[in-house]
Amino acid sequence: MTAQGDASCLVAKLGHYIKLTARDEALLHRLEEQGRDYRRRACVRREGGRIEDLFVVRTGWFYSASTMADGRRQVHHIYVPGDLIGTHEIVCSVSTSGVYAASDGSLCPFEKAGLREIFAESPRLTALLYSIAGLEQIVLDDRLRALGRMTAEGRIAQLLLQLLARLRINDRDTGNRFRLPLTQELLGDATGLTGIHVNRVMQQLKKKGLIVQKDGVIELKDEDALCEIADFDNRYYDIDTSWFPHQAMAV
Amino acid sequence: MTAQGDASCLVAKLGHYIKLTARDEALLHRLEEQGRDYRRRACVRREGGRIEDLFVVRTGWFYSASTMADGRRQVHHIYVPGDLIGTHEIVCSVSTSGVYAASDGSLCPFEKAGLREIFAESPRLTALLYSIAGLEQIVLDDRLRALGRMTAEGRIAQLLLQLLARLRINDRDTGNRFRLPLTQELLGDATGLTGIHVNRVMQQLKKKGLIVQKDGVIELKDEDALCEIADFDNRYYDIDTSWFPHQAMAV
DNA sequence: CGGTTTTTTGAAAGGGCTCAAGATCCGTGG
DNA sequence: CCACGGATCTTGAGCCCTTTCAAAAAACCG
Repeated sequence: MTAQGDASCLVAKLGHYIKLTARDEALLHRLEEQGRDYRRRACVRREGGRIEDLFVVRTGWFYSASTMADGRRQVHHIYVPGDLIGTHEIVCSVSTSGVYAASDGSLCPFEKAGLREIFAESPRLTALLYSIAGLEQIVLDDRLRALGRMTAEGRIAQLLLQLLARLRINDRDTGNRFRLPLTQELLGDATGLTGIHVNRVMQQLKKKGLIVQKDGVIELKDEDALCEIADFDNRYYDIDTSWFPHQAMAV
Repeated sequence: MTAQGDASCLVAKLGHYIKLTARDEALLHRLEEQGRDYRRRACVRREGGRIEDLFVVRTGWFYSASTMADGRRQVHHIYVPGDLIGTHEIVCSVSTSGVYAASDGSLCPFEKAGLREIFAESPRLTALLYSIAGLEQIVLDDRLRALGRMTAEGRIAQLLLQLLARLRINDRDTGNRFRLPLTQELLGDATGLTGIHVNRVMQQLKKKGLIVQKDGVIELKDEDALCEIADFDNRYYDIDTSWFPHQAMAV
């Protein structure tokens, strides 16, 4: 939906931040050569399994989660089209979390070594990837703050605002509404709440007129009010490229 | 304490993971040219301020935290000697969190641009820095899981185990005890609990014989039991360097 | 259309918080 | 070296948000 047909989501996403050279695009396209389709609820990578590949999300939503001994689950990250899955996990050979499809969709797997080429050949692209990993961490920081110090309403509001902000990065035309293919149970696993309580809180938000949900599409009617509730500031969801190495540096 | 005298903490830390070339060391030493001392409770960088520098921790403990509108605080990361502060925040020009000294200590500031040189000149070092950022994210993922799905006892146990694991990275001789220069209030801000409740939980852990605290030094008497409580697995706290670019690739 | 998944609703229990106040520790100045 | 004031640690009691458990309604899928 956000990406049109064959165009590379990855190129589209990275192209938002810096002007890509033909060579950069070639490097990136190499990562997306093959696609793999998944059905909703399918397991992409098992928790604790070896990490062979990273993925670029082409279509659909995915998420990473870990399960505790007692069966409780924590969703670590929700991935939307254009996102890179597993970038931070290349550091270890065994995955700390599993990856699953939240909706039907397709991924483009590529080997860890794919990054090596980029590191070796394009310092500028390297800086960008490094920054994107940093951005992901900022998202995580926000969520940590939510789970640590915010009430259920704030956590849900934040999650919705984050998702919207991230969808807008990949598709500037995203308004205030988007398809939300996530179970309330899953939202709970992401926010540290019970699916049941997520339900009650969302009803509450609807009653206040802050959100509307219909046919799987959610609309944030009053973004400002939600930001207030979630103590949310999306100015961080952009990247400072001023310090990046310049184009022609490589080779 | 962990680093002896003039030796570079940074070189010591990175040297754990890969064999550094003379050139790599030179690049790194350039980052640590100047030092700056801080007293306990001092503010290193204000929340919302411009991000000019990153830091290498030479001595002492530091932490990053953000404050919400109502005054509640969340500690995002605790830094020990050898750590890099702010690596993930280079992505934006304004900081999302403030940095403070948890004990007396000293930092070596360096400009964002310092990374550019590394990216341009040493793909291998680049891969390592990228991996360390990833490792930090794994630490965060664990904490997210703790705040989302674990009881107070588990959160505290996890924090202690994490700290120990990270101290061991920089100093392999660290046994089961370390100086813990953190207020219970601060531990609370890190785990999403009240200082008061942290107090009660730690007493509980002491009563169970899992930890002992004396003169600011904490000892984990039964690491296995703590791991059980915190669902902790430190096998992730190491780095897979197998995919790194090889030494001589640069220039 | 039947089974499974997801959403709703209600009532009761619990973990952690708040508020308040006393005890300790510690750095600083005289 | 001692005294003082602020920071930190303790302890107690009542309250509140969220969870649990159970079960019904609704939506979805093949």
